[in-house]
Amino acid sequence: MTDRQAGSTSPKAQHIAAEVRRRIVEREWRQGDRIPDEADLAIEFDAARATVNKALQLLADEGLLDRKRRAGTRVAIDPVRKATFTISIVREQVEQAGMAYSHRVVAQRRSPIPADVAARIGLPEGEMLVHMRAVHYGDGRPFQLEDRWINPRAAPELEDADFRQLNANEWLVRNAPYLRAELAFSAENANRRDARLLRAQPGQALLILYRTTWNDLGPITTVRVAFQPGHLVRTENGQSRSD
Amino acid sequence: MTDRQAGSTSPKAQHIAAEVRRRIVEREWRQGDRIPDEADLAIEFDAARATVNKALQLLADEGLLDRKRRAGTRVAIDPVRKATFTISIVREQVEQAGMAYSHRVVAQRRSPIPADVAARIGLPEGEMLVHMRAVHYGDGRPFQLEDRWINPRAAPELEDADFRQLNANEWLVRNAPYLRAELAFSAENANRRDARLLRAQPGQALLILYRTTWNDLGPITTVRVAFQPGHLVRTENGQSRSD
DNA sequence: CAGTGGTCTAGACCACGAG
DNA sequence: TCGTGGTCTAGACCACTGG
Repeated sequence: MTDRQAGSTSPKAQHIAAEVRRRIVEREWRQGDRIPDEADLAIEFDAARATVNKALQLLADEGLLDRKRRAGTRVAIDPVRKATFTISIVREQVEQAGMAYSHRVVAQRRSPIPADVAARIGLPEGEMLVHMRAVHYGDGRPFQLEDRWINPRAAPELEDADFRQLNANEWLVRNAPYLRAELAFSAENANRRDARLLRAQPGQALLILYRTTWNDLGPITTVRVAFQPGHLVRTENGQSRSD
Repeated sequence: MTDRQAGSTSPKAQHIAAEVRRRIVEREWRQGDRIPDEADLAIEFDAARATVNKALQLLADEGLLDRKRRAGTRVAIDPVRKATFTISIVREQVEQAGMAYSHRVVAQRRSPIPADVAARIGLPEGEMLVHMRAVHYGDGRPFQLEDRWINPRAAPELEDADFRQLNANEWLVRNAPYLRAELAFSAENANRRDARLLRAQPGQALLILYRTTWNDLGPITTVRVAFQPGHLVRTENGQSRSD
């Protein structure tokens, strides 16, 4: 008795989530409707309540369900869905596209930060940080341009690193784990320097990514990444992958 | 050692996750290191293994840990972190910015799809879909411009809707839940129409978002959203929990 | 006040894959 | 082969909040 396990690899929670998702998408359960509580669903699916809970939390994280104690679980009125994209290492992006990676450091020196960078990173204007610019290439063609400020106080081992040799992106990822990150996408017309380094035309629209990271010592780094003209940053969501 | 236990409303899994995160960020456990297995951590934190499992899965989802059966759990070598942003309703974005929302439908008609749209949505070129363009305003100033194609076959109740009255964005969100979505960010120089409708200059860099959604009947809608010049799309990730 | 979700536990079996 | 994570279960207590 109680050997439910259908022998096959059946993540029961996934199954329940998929079924609930189906009922929502096929409008069996409509926006705003209250759905059966965990105990009832546990009976229907012959599962423990914890398993049902896991499934429903998954859907709530996706934004499909609204759950409240006492009030029960309802199909979200405005399914505010979340999209995720992964921040990977530039080199990997390039190599995954089947191109040969290379990079070149254009400048590296200590320098006082200007006002706009100060605002982004949350340090006073004029603070001395390490400033560097680098271009990343795929098959010799410019792929992206990074303009980065690094805070040595939050990355103590920084002194040892020579970014003319090493990829700053990679060094930071490997040596300065962060607790919090902020990202923002924008579009800017290429200025003269962008255009020169990316071999683009001044004025061309560039996708810009600003990223700032913090650990418990403060801000680690802030970077403006300019992608080559026409570059797409893709994200995917909907079906959650984890399991 | 085991005097954690606040006795209050302290989600134990969160506490464990935070502590493991701390050890990683402070480089007590370094990239590539194997960390104690779930059973050991359960003892250390005086918790059930399921609770430890939950905490570690959370960190693995964040990209901070790599977990493999038999091989154990290691601190990720390349912490491929994930960033999330929420897809909310335009009206809500505008209103949250403290502006008065309005919108205007510029065009709506059935029309055969051109090649680029066909590619995005995965339907044959020339297929007849509903095409519409609308501008969304905040305090009377253009906020974003949408150019949308809707597939009536995947949104059966579409016939009833008149998007000249109703906000298509909102109608779709409420009436056509999707199973899968694809998003992509790009930058484009404003063309004449973009410029006119957004009251911008031709050639100005615009942040563009392409979004396509599917349900079990096929593609529902694909849209190109052009944001007003200078618009930022922000995302946040990293630590999001308590403290 | 009481129903509902939030969370934890102790135990169990299983699947995967490194050694 | 067998240690490790993946998942489930049955039961329990608690926190929140709607009625």
